[in-house]
Amino acid sequence: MTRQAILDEAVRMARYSGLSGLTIGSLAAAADMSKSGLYAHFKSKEALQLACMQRNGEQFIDEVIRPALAKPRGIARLQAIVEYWMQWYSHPGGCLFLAAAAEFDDLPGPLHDFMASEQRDLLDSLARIAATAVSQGEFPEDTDVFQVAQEVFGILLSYNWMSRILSYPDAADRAWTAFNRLIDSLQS
Amino acid sequence: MTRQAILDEAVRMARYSGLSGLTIGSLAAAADMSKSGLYAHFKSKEALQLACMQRNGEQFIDEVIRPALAKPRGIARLQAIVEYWMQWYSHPGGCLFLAAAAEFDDLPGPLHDFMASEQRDLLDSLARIAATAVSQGEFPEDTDVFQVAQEVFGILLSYNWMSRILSYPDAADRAWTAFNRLIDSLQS
DNA sequence: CTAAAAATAGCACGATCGTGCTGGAAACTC
DNA sequence: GAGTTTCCAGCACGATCGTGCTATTTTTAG
Repeated sequence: MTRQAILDEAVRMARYSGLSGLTIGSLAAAADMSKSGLYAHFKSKEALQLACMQRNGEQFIDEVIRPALAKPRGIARLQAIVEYWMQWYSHPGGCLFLAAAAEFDDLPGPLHDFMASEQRDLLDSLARIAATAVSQGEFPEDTDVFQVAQEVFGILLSYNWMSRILSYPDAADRAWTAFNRLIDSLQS
Repeated sequence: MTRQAILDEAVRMARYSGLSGLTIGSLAAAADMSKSGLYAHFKSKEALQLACMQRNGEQFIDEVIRPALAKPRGIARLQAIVEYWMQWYSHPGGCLFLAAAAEFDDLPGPLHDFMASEQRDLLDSLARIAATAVSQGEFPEDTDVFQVAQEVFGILLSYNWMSRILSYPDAADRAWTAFNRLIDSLQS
């Protein structure tokens, strides 16, 4: 109950400062609690960071994965997940997946491992949705769905950079241009 | 002289821990100096971080931009910069541009501003090289070179994720497949 | 209503953070 | 070789870090 509220606030803060930049003191202040009172909910800072990643993943499922799965299988669903995903990137502070990936990409440990497994899940989700387009006959039978996933992910990452960091107003249009180019190329 | 050596070590460390995670104490230990002796070279930690970004940018020019500009104008040069860029991403600890972007994307201040300007330079470099392909007649006259830049950047970012974080062995092959798809689509 | 359990605050700890000052060693100038 | 400037170590500071222990308050169970 309280733990959930703390985590939501922690995720909100971590989007700005990253998981390493997250401190117990400032989090306690934001949650109107004492440091030790808050700390008791998690046995260590690492456990708190892990829980943040987990909570962030749940939110992603709620805001991106599940709505996309509600759309009809195939290209429509692929387009839908790209759309929701782009909205996800507009969260204040940015995307915690990306922050965590940048922080732990070369630091071994449980945080790295959990981050990598979540990242793998994201990619698999894209590949699975691409696979529905294959089974619908919209993409050829011999389509490499992981190739599609990697390319779509690139379009999303690049959109995030252009819009969030460089504030290019055409970033979304160009992302859709790239997406359509990919779809056309797969269908021909 | 000494300052340069310190900066090289700082950049090396920051690739792992990020610019916020970089601490004067550990940097001094790595450089075999006292904290205050090292600190005297920079007036503040922020100045040190700024200098790190600048040094990292110089290294990028040396390792990616300049070698690419040595290649013949056009698609060949575009392909070359992608190749060197992919090598750049294999630096131990990862890419400091990406780390800085994730850290400062929504935190105002001089660090954010400098990061954004460097990021803009990277994109402009890609667009300028794409423009040489236009003026060579390899791409149509009405090609949107910033569209090309955004898509190529996406291919690079996605390659970085797949290879560095997920350790997918096919990441490079898939990146080149995506690159060739883009080139073909522009030429038809 | 009482007893057991869970949640939270107070406080303290050693460590490390960024930042200054002060003095001596090293390098350069004439 | 003497004098001046630059470099660097030593040391200290207040603040904050993560982490525990001990009460006290709040909730739950019987």
